[in-house]
Amino acid sequence: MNTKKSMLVWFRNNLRTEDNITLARAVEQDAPLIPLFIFDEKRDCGSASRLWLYHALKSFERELFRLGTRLIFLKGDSRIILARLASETGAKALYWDRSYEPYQKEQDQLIQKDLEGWGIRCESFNDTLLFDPAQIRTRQGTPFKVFTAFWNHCTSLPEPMLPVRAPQRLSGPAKWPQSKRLEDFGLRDKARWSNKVEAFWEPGNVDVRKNWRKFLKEKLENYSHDRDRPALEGTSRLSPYLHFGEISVRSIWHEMRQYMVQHRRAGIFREAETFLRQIVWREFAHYFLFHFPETIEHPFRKEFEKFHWKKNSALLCAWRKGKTGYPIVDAGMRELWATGWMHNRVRMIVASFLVKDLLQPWQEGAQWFLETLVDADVANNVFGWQWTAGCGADAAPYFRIFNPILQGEKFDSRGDYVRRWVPELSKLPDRFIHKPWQASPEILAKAGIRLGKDYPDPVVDHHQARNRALFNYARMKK
DNA sequence: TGAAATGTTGGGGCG
DNA sequence: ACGCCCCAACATTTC
Repeated sequence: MNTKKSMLVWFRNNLRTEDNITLARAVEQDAPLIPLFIFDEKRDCGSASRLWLYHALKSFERELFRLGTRLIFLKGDSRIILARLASETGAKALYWDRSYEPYQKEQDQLIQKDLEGWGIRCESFNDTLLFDPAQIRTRQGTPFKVFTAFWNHCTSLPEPMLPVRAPQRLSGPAKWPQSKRLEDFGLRDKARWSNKVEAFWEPGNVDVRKNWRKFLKEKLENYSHDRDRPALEGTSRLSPYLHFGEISVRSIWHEMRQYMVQHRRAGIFREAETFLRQIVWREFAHYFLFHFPETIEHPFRKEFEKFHWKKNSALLCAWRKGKTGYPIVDAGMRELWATGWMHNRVRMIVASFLVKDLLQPWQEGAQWFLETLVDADVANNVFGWQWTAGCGADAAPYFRIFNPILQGEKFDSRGDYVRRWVPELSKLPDRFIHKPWQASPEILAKAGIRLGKDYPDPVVDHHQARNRALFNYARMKK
């Protein structure tokens, strides 16, 4: 055991040993390392995400154990915990992965001030984004507000840092500080989520990189088409692993680049770029929240503060439960409730439906997503909802309203997705699968459906709802 | 990564 | 053969 002064390495959204800059830099200091995780209830996440965190931590702890060390679990206010830990261990430095979320940014500054006041060196590293958001500006020095401009800028920059290898071995201090058990965090309390999520996912899968390579090999060549078909597994499904940093976005970026070079087949370049654009949308969302932290609650376009929403808890409830009477919407909401995840195309459809057809505030939808998604991420979530609501940066214009029937027919033409998640409609012929109310009584009877009983009547008429939304929009502008 | 409304064109039925 | 109407198909504009 080492008797040199130790260092604290605080992990947050970089729960991996591969391409972990924070950890790599700490290792270079040649001091005993105390890896730690703090469960801060003030910065709690939703239930589905909490379950994911449990597994991510569990496997990260195992990874560290294999490298000959431990992961210390602590619970409480990060600032208080770190102050106590610093004095208890006599550590000479604290390293951590930077967070770009509003609450954590402030908290981190306070922590740094505290510790540096006691002569403890503090350093933070970017382990979650391709580029440091503070460094990226337009020529005028303002933050980018348009995705395409942001994308062009990012792709003209020098490539993101190359991934770094996992350390071979980590040495710990002579005396370890007290640690809680992971189980003490109560992350897994809600059994309903653990059963459901564990049936559909492999949370804490240390081999997620294998899934990623499989995606490259099998899914990439049809990505731009298949990613929009919710009945298929056309997407990478990496989002939950990206959120807690079980996989590094830099690794993904570079492996995709490499793949593009190795497979110069026609079309692959386009597919790869479509995928990388998705990665950069994520980047843009985080970037945007960093520069406009108030958008976490408030619409980016100020005029939307006075938009006339029509709060209605019954409608909100029908939406959450997947009982709106619009099959594609209900399928999405039920997939979410059953698995803790929803296909991205369907996220846009259900979000548009809540905000435009039901006139519920986007914040309500955002809250539900945060609670139920295994990949719940404040930056992506807020950005996506404001985009749909038309009040965000580079957002869809408000009058761009999705038609749930047409979207269903376009992206789930044979109704496979609807039938999977709304089984009561499974016997309905294809041509009515997205609009059961148009089927004749005989057809409904044959399919064993009593509308209003086995499956709800539509909670609103889309045509009317669209006009109402446009009217409210016009009123807001006046 | 929208959809509906409105405009235009051209072929075919029909008196 | 001609003019008229209808309407599908496509394009453009509007919300």
